Amino acid sequence: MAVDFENSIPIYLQVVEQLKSDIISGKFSAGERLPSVRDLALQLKVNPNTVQKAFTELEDMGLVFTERTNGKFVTEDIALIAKHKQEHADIITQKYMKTMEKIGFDKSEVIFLINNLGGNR
Amino acid sequence: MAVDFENSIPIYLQVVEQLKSDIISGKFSAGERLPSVRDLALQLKVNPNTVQKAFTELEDMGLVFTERTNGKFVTEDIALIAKHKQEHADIITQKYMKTMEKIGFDKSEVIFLINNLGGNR
DNA sequence: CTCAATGTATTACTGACTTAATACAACAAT
DNA sequence: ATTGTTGTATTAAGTCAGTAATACATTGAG
Repeated sequence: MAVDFENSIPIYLQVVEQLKSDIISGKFSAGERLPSVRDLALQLKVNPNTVQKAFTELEDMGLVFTERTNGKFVTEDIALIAKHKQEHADIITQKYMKTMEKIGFDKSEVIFLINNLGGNR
Repeated sequence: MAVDFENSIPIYLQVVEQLKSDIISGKFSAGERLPSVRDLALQLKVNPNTVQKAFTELEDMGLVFTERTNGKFVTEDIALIAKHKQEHADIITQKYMKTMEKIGFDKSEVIFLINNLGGNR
């Protein structure tokens, strides 16, 4: 995991996205202990407050809970995780399609593009 | 066309995206005259300098050129427009797929999602 | 009891972005 | 020539999100 300091997207949001992704995808399991605020801050070379802010967002979503002096953990509510996974996928898919349609691609053209993605690597 | 003042994305970038979209999609034709800096600023209720900044970006991309006292126009280089359209589509598609794969969707699942998009509206 | 690890709170700095006011420049229309 | 419209440049200031520095609070381990 790494953050992009050049990116205009705020670091704390990048961290939110990373963690959310890892939870949604199952890379971090339900109930699993997450890296501590300080450890993650060290690892990412950012300020602990930045990490803290990211965690606060995740707690607001219900994806993370805190044991005061023990650490932060992935929620054990697997239904909630699944719901977030579905919603997240839906939202970015809708946003993506909207953008593509705005510049003049229809569904079939988009699907064609996606199907041919790996072709040039 | 409208800008979102709540959005964290800088206004001038939103304007760039809007105009780029409209050029790429053909809503503004090659060679067509664009709204004047002042008019657009009035319409969007932003400062003329903000609009000016957006136009500067588009000129740097080669999508817009200026006639000093007459206004700003879409480039007449339709190949360049097409190139931008293709590149833009490729980039956001790759980014989209990367995100989806990261949260655990493969190509076929993504295509399924896209195909079923209009279903719930 | 002390220490080490954890999360939390307070405060302040910084820089990107935006706005604003104003002036200048070029050219077409009248 | 004058006027109106266009783009351009300059300078200053304000705002706010993001980040950072630091201190505080809680609790389990030893």
